Amino acid sequence: MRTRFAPSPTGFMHIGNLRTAIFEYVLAKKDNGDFILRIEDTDQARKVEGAIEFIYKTLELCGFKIDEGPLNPGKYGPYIQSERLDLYKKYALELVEKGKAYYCFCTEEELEEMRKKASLRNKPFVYDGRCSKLSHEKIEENLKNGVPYVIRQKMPKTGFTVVKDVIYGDIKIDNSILDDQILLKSDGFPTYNFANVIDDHLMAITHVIRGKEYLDQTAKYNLLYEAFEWEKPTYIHVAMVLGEDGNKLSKRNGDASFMDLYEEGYLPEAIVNYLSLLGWSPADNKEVFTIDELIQKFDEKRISKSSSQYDVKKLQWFNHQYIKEMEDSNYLTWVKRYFETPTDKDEKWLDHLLLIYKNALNYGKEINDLVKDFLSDNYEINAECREFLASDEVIPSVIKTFRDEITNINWTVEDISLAINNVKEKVGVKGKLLFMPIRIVTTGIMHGPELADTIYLTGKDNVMERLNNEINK
RNA sequence: GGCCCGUUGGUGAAGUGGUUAAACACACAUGCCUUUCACGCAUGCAUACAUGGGUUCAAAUCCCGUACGGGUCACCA
Repeated sequence: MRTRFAPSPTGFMHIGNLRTAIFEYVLAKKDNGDFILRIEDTDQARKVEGAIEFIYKTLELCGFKIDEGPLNPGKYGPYIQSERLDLYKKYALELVEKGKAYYCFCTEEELEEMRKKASLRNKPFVYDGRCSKLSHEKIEENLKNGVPYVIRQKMPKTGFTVVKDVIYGDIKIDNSILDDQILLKSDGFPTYNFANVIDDHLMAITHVIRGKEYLDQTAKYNLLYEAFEWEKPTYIHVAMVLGEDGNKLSKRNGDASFMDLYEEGYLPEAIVNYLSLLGWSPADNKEVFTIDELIQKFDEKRISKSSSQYDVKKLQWFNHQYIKEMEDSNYLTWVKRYFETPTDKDEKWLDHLLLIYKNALNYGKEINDLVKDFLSDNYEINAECREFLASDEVIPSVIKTFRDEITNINWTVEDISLAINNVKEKVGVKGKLLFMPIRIVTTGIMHGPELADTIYLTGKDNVMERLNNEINK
């Protein structure tokens, strides 16, 4: 089995594209097959510098190995369409020779006129095939004079073409709506559809996974395969992924791309895991799985017919699961990539702090929010805290006893913990009345992580000073 | 407009004629745990099978119509 991912080099990959790549990769690997990368750059205007490297990087981050592609060619190269122009021309001319395609010299203006006439009659425009009736002499003459031309395929005008699709079954398309499709443009470039068919065949692609928007057009593809008498690949059309608002994903709409998510601190394995479940579900109930497990489980027949909506919340949940499972040391190097709050604390202190938030974190950049109270110098006991401190008469003695308990201890989390316990016994309070006063006075914040860690990180000098200030007030 | 496809709760979805009085997961709510927040655990929630008709002893599951949504009709990919 051979599958391919065939993006345009735009330097942007939204999650819908990536999901298609996941399915293609996983389908091939399930069969020990090859996953091919082909760059479709027949639209030179949209080409972006460095886009090929970008695509490699994205797929690599996702854990996909490209078996053949522009940077690691196999025997079916080249893998960039703009380098295959002679091939397309050769095959287009072959069809002309066989009488299955013809030169068309119609100008843009003539076509525009035909379109107008068609829309006046409220009919879809279908090219009338007038150039297919040109005499040999006329064609030769035009070619000799350098009249611009395109090559069009002769399409049947009656009957219907059946598209076989793994997900949608057999789709009947009426041939009468099929235009004599252009194979080669006047600039010598192939049309997308033509290049696709030629390449998929020449690269021995066996299974094509692509967006559902190509479903209708597949009839044209089939007619091309038939004209060449080539074997058709298996088609698997997948429904779209919609944005959070239920609309089509788009860069303009500000929808997240893979790189955006990556830079926000979403783990590629979490993204892949989540995306694989959009429009597909495994036969068992498990949702969290590695790529290898996905390869085992994957069954293209279970791909859904209807489109699905992207949901950040669920992605966050997946990401959270993966973060929790990380080794501490891996976690630290990872989270530091997203940590951008300036601080003069030493590394050990920082590691301690970051580790405290490991299983609370949904995505990398969120660490800055979680940690900001710790790193700001705005110690202040606000009104709400004051209110609590005044709520019970035992509170002052909790604070005083705690001050006394920690005055002479070793500054470790364990000993601070012990000190808190001693306060509990000596003053005879527990629960909120015990911990809240200590927390408020030492940190100025009502909520935070483990109290002993919090106090430890706040530092003995700070803590003593704050306690003393409160007591001497 | 013609043609094609789709429609299970806020979201992802299971389910393809009969113990499904429709699973599971996210989200949400509540409770427990705990030293607060979070984590974890538990429970609950949600007027979920678009709609009308038909087939059948039996329909989310099959058929037809309707509505709604999407796609597609380029010398764009």
